[in-house]
Amino acid sequence: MINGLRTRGYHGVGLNALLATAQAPKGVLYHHFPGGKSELAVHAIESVVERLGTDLEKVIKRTGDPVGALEAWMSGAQKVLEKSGFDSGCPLATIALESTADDQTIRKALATAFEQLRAQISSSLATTGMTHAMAQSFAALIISAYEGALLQARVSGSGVIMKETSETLIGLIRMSLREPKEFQD
Amino acid sequence: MINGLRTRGYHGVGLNALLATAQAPKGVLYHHFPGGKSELAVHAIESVVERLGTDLEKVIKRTGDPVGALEAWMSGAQKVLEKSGFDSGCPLATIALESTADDQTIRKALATAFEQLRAQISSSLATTGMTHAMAQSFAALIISAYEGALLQARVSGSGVIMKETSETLIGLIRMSLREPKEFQD
DNA sequence: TTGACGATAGACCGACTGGTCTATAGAATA
DNA sequence: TATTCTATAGACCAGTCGGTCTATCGTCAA
Repeated sequence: MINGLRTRGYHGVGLNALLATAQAPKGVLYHHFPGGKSELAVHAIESVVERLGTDLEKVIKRTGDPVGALEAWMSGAQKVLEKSGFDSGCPLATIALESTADDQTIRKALATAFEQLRAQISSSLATTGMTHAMAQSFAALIISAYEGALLQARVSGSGVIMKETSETLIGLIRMSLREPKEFQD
Repeated sequence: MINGLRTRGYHGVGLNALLATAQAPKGVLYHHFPGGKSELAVHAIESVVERLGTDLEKVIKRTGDPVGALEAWMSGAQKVLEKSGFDSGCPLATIALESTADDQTIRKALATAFEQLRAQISSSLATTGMTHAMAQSFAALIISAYEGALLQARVSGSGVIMKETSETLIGLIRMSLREPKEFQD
C-alpha cells in the first residue's frame, strides 16, 4: 500500500492491483480492514509516521547536532527519491493533497502524523537552547520545506532543487543560532 | 478542470463528472484536446502557472519590497485555502505528487511551471542586491516552503502552521539580508 | 441551393473500480 | 469426533473510468 500511495497516490492505487502483487485475496483485506480502502490508508499512514519517526530519531542520535541531523535526514530522503527514478516521494504528502474535507478519518490521521513529526523536530531543536516557540516555528518551516522540496525534485527529475532548498534552509537556521537576539525580536 | 485538480487530484477528477458540471458533451473535449485527459491537464497546468505568475507580478509591483511581496503572496494563498474549507490548495502540487516518471508530458509541464515561478521570484529578489546564486537558492526554498505549508494547512484544517512557516521563513530571509557576509561564506 | 467541413452532441465500449457474498479451510473447544 | 468460529479464498456485482464512434448541426464557399 505504502509504495502505491507514494508513487501513484490514493486514487491512483488500485485495490485489485494491490492485492494481486501481494498475492492476497480480497476476503482477507475486508476481514482485517472492514473499512476498506480508506481504513487501509489510515493504517498505512500510521505505519509510515512511525517509521519516519524512528528513522529521524536514529539520525538525531547518530549525529550529535540536531541541525546536522535534519540536513542528513533530508539528504537521505533525496537519495531514496533519486534511486526510485523520482517516483518515491513522501506518502503522507500525496494523500494529503488528494484528500478532501470529507475524508475526515484520513485527514485526522495525516494531521496527527505531521503534528508528531513537528513535535519531534521541535523537541530536538530545543536542545540547542532556543526557545520552545522558536523551535516550533522552525519545525513547521522544516517540514514545509522538506515536503515542498521533495515535490519539486520529483517533477524536475533532479535532486538539485532539493539540495539547494536544504542547504539554504540549514544555512539560515545555523545563522539564526549564531544571532539569536537579532532574530527573536 | 483546475478546480477538480486542486481539490481531488488528477486521478480524483472524473472526466464524466467534469463534463457534466461544464454541461459539455464528450465530443467537444476530444475535438479540442485529442490527447484526452492528460493533454487537458497539461493545458490546465499552463494556465495555472500563467495566472500564478501574473498574480505574483501584481503583488510584487504593489508592494515595493520583494520580500514583503512574498509574504503577502503566501498569506493570499492561505486565505484562498481557508475560504474553500481547506480543499483548494495548489493544483500544481497535487498533480506533481500523483505523476509517475512515465507521465512525461505532464512532468515536463510541471517542471517548467516550477522553474518559471522560481525564476520570477529569483529575479525579484535579485533587486535587493543579493547575488544571483543567493536569489536562486532563496527562490527554491520559498517555493518549497510555500507548497509544504499549503499541504500541512490543508490536513490540519487550520492556517496556523502555514502562517508560522511563512513568518519564520520571511524572518530568516530578512535577517540574512541584514547580515549578508555571515551567510554567504 | 448544394456541398464540404469543422464543431457539437451523446450513445456506447471494454476495462477496471471498490465492495459484497458465499464457500471452505483450519484451528480450537467440547 | 463433532461443533463452532475465525481466516482464507475468489467469484461476482453495480458503478465508473477514459476513450471511441457515428450522427447531426451550423456555417461558410461555390
